[in-house]
Amino acid sequence: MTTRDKLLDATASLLATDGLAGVSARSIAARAEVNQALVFYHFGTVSELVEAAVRRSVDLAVATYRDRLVDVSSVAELLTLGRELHRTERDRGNVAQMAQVMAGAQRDEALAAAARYAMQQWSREVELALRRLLPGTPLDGAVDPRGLARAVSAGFIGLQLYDGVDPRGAGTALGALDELAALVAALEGLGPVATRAVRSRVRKAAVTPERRKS
Amino acid sequence: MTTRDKLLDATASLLATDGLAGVSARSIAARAEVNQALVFYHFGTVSELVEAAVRRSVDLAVATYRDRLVDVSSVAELLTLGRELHRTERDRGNVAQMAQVMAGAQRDEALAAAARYAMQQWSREVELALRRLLPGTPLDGAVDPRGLARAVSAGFIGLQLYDGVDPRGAGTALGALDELAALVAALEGLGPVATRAVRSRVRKAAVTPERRKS
DNA sequence: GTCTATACAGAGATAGAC
DNA sequence: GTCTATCTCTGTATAGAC
Repeated sequence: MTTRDKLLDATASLLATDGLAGVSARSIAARAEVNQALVFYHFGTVSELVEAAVRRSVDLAVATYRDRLVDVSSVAELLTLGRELHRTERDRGNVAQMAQVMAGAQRDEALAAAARYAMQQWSREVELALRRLLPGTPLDGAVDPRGLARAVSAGFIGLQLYDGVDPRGAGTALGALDELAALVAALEGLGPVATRAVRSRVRKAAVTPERRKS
Repeated sequence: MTTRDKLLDATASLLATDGLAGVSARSIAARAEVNQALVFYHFGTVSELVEAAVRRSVDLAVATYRDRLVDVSSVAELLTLGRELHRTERDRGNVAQMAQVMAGAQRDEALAAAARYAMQQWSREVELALRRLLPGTPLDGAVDPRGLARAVSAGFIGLQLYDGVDPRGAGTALGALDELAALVAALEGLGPVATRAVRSRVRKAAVTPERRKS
């Protein structure tokens, strides 16, 4: 194992467990069991090391879930997979890394770049799944898959942060999402008649003066 | 205006604009135009000052929206209000403060306490609104209002963080939520027959072996 | 590539005069 | 309550030997 990899691993795990506040050249080097000066030799600055570590974590995580996502055949299954993803990531810490990097992005351009990259990678995969699954449901045509994918991805970040602060509260939140998943599953089974009924109502609602731009 | 209040204001605004990384006894004192040592005289530690500032911000923000929330008479209106809340808070920065504090809570007990308090205050208000509005919709009885309120609140945090990193992407996400709001409005209008149909399907789905505990 | 040593800035926090 | 001065620690980063 190269020093570079040791540093990347140490950074990723520190970021997930202690948050950005616990990440420093010294703490990283200690966990990686290498000399502190090597952080700067290999990555220039601490921020750039964090950026590299997050990019690698995201690439790995997204690649893992890509295979799972293409097997999904309904919105309900997608929600179930999302639930499992949260559980796995709570332990593995990839989403926690994203959350930390997004929070730290306010003052640090390298972190901001990492955060944008991470969101883009996840949103892209979710969007592909949605584009495949929404046709045939009442949501098709009514909701922009691109925007929805981003909303879902961002929502996950928030849930993960909440989980770090109040695991029990986050548990009830996830339970509610399970229940919502069941509801969506039921909607999926309603068939084309109901779908058309819902859609015509959506169209009417879209014309109300409530609608304003961003 | 007392020194205490100057410090609280300065902390809240710094937290919202520069994030936790930009918050220090010196930076706070500079923005408040008071002596640095007064941070410790009045609040003991920087973390405790941040905690106090966030608690105050949350109390103020929640009080503002409490009146608005009791006027809401449908789930669709609730979603519209949520959309407006996001827009307002993007500028005012209350939710950004929460996001920063949640991210920093990993290593700091005072921040963790502030984060839990903030989530609890917001979730409570949303839950009350949901309990009032869900009866009569297909979601009634199918989704735990307590859990849903927390999921929604946490989701907001994620969206706000995302907005700080990629405002355009966050814009499309919010657009999708607008569209979802329209869809829910349509569902609300479907009436008791459809409600019962959906509910019976939900009950069936809830018995499948997919169901596991947290 | 790796190590030691060190410069230097900024952080939290306190003592003591006023 | 407020101010000056200061201590100490931690963090980033670099120089230079190996």
